[in-house]
Amino acid sequence: MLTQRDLAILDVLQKDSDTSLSKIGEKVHLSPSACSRRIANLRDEGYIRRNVAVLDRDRLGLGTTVFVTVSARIHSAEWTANFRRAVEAIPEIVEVYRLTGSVDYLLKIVLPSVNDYDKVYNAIVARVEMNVVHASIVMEDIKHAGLPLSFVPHASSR
Amino acid sequence: MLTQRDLAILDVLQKDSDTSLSKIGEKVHLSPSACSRRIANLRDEGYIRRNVAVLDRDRLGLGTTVFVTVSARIHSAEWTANFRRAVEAIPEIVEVYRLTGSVDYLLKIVLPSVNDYDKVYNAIVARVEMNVVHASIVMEDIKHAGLPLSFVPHASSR
DNA sequence: ATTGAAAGGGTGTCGAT
DNA sequence: ATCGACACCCTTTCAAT
Repeated sequence: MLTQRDLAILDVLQKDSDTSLSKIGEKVHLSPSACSRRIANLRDEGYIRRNVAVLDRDRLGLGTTVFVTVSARIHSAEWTANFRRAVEAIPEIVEVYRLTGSVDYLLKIVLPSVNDYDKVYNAIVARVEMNVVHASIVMEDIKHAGLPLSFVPHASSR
Repeated sequence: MLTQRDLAILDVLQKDSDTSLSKIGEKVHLSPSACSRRIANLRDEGYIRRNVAVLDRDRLGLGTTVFVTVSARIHSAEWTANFRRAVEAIPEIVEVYRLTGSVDYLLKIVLPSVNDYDKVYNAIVARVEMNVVHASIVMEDIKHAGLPLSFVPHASSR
């Protein structure tokens, strides 16, 4: 079971994994060495998967995001496998979710500009038969937060 | 201007920011110290924003994701400000995008289970008048990749 | 079982060549 | 770009609670 302290540590790390153990220790009222062990445990127990760099999309000229919802024409294991291979092979498609309801999949696509959407569109429809239900461009990134750890059940304290 | 090497370094770091300088050096054929300076530059120039820990949602009991599209009832600066405050205040709403089309927003909501959606729904409609156009639950996370750095323009080499 | 203090080792950083 | 020295931080050990 996780303690409040563990959650506090996770919250610090999901915002900035470069935070030194001494600074984490100050925040959660623990010595650096104790923090080190806790973090190692959190890793071993699978709470922390890995650390990654957050890159600046605009700076890299990848400031355009498009969300696309698609539905399958046919529902078969073969179609699904084909679809997965297709989205996996196209790097501009950065996220794919299978959804409930009539819309089957949601795709998040990252591009230099809206003009490049056509290429991705053609690339995917060439590979797999599907209906693009809707596509809309992101005008503004309003919120981007970490996981709501305040809602994770935890041991009473200590 | 970025070099191919810089992009290769960024690609390593966006997948695993714990990669040691010596390993990065092997991959991009550079000495560790040279990598260190390049990374420092990439930071200073704003390409790397920060490093964060990727947490395991299922392990934390936050395995449920819901995507919700909403539209504004009224279109005013006041409504928008109010909407922003509302989504900012609700931690389960982890991502918010303003989209093209009618004044549409896409919300990504992270929850312990689908039963908790109601609370978030009530919390937000209590704060701001809006139409929830559609809500669908994520059945499966099919792809989750980093930015497509292969499409970033770069200096020819060196 | 978990903690804090101190020691040891590794790694990143900076300067010089 | 490499080499070397320094500094910092993380990790481990150990005693204590």
